[in-house]
Amino acid sequence: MEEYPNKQATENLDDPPNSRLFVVTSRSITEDELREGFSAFGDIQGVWVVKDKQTKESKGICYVKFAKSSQACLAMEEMHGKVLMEGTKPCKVFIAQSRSSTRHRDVEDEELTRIFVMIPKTFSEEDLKDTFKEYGDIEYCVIIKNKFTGESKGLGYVRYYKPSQAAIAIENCDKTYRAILAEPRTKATVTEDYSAGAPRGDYMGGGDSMNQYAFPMADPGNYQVMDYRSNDFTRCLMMSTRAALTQEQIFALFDIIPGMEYCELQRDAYGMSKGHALIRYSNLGSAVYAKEKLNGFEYPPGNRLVVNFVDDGDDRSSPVGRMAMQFVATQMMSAVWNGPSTSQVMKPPGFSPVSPMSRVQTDVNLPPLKKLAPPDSKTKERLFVVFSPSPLPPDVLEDVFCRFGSLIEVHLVPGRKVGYMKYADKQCADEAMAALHGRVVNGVKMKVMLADPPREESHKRPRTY
DNA sequence: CGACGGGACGC
DNA sequence: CGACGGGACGC
Repeated sequence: MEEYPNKQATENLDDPPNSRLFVVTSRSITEDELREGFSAFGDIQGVWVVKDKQTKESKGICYVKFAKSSQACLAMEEMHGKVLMEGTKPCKVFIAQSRSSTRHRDVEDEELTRIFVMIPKTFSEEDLKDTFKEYGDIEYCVIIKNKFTGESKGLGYVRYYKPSQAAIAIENCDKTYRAILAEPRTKATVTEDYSAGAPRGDYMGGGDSMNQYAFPMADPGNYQVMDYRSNDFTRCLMMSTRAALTQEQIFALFDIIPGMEYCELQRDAYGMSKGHALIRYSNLGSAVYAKEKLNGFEYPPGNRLVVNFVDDGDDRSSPVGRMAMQFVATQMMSAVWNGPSTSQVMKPPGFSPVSPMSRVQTDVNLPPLKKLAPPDSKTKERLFVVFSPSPLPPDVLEDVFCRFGSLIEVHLVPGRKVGYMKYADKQCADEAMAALHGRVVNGVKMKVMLADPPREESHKRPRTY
């Protein structure tokens, strides 16, 4: 069949676009070890470890070329923050800049998750979503319309949660849609700085005030008895993320597990936290539990957090100490997985690529799931919800807000941090509001209020039916 | 003869 | 802090 033209065409050039990874890892990692670590995600066309010209030693920088962008994106999403070889630092994984690019900035998920498509002018945003949801979870769809007449220009944007989903859509959707990655919106991109006005530096937590959350699983305090020699072993976790998270977001997330006494964002040279955060708990049990619950958790949705143990500092290079730490950690893990108090099995022993954390983590004692009201139910009450710092995904919201009964629909306002919950029964809505106002779900705080009546736009074009 | 290029967001 | 080698191109 088709022959690969030569090495230049397949490996050097970024063809197809965004199919090459830039990997920052330990200098001890070899080409074979990289190949081994990344081969599960697709067809590797080349691995190149950048070495010092004189000493021939690795500079800790590598490139991994895949046949497809979707493969590279998936590998990035799954491998960022992972420890490639026992005892080495977690790697960082980005889509490589194209070789012709002079820019020296990381390629952001922002640039990899939104596609631009050409669609029939008759398409509604619902149609657009229905067409492209088969390739991945969609954050939102927008159709470009004439500002005055409201008629579609036959162009649309689809934002996915993950780069791999956008890449799969581009690779696999019907060619008539002419799907390409959308250029990022120019100018004032809404990247609020939530750290404004916040105390700088270390967060010395440890107060009990925020630690009274109800948990569906075992109380981590149960493992406190096993916290022997805790000074010799780790209570410290390292969290890796590719999305820019703030100190406050990370703090709020890890503070869900009782016993957090320290949480420090390690900002990179550009001031964003694409690197790591260090979190310490007062006891080993809490640290094990936090790793168990938060490793693999998507926050914000689409951004998989990676949580690893890290030793307490002094003996970082000792293989013996590392082995011992690993051993204890493994024991603790199986205690968590197999222990008597763990009635509901979260996951089997071993490493699983699936998210180990249940979809909803909250300080609310939620009633069980309830069925949605039929879509054609009459709306008797709407709740207006404000999210901070960022909106929760619709499936999570449905999971949470349906539990008081009669929920018809979750509606998020695209591009805003607000949403509406439609209920067929007023009392159900009131109960949801009472239970959920001011509460935190997956690290996102919610204000839940009665919605103002919808504004009637009298001079809007009539419905099409 | 004979069939496909075009394409950008009220922050 | 973390950004780009080695190899050698048709009849």
